Amino acid sequence: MSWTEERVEVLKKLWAEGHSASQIAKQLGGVTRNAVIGKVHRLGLSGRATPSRPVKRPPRLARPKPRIRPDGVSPATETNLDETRIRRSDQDAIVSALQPAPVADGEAATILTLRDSMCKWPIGDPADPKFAFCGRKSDCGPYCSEHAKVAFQPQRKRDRKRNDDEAYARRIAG
DNA sequence: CCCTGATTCGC
DNA sequence: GCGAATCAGG
Repeated sequence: MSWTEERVEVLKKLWAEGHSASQIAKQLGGVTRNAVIGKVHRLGLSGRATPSRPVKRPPRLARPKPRIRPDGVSPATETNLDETRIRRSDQDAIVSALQPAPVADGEAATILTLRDSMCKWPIGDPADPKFAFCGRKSDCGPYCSEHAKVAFQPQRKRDRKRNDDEAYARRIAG
């Protein structure tokens, strides 16, 4: 999306009305709040009033520049792809753990709406357009309390009594 | 954690 | 000119 004359007008208007950069970005669509802020500065209309922020920062020095490489591989992602890959046997375990799980109740998050504080339990086939995440409030970890139970099944002796399992589930559930 | 604007600089 | 990454702060 480019800064057409209309879009700039909308930007000016909303900015003058006191909307935040992210609000303006959302309304315009196709731009991030960074883009909006950048444009605001280029238009020379930064700092409307003083939102109670004296902010005198010593001039920022040259950015250390850990930018992503031209090949598109982020430095952090570059190594240890092996650790991310799921082995076949683990897949089977995950799939079986998944069986009782996909709670279809209420809200599921998409990759776009999933927040850090939301349960990241996958629901459905990742290849499916309808693939989603559980999305309920996560409970200390990446999952909601319900999914945490099945996600973090410990290794245990097969011939233990069910009582032990229930005690364990109660303990990790808080 | 969520958010805000400000700045730098590779593109 | 553009905007992601980063910073500094609420």
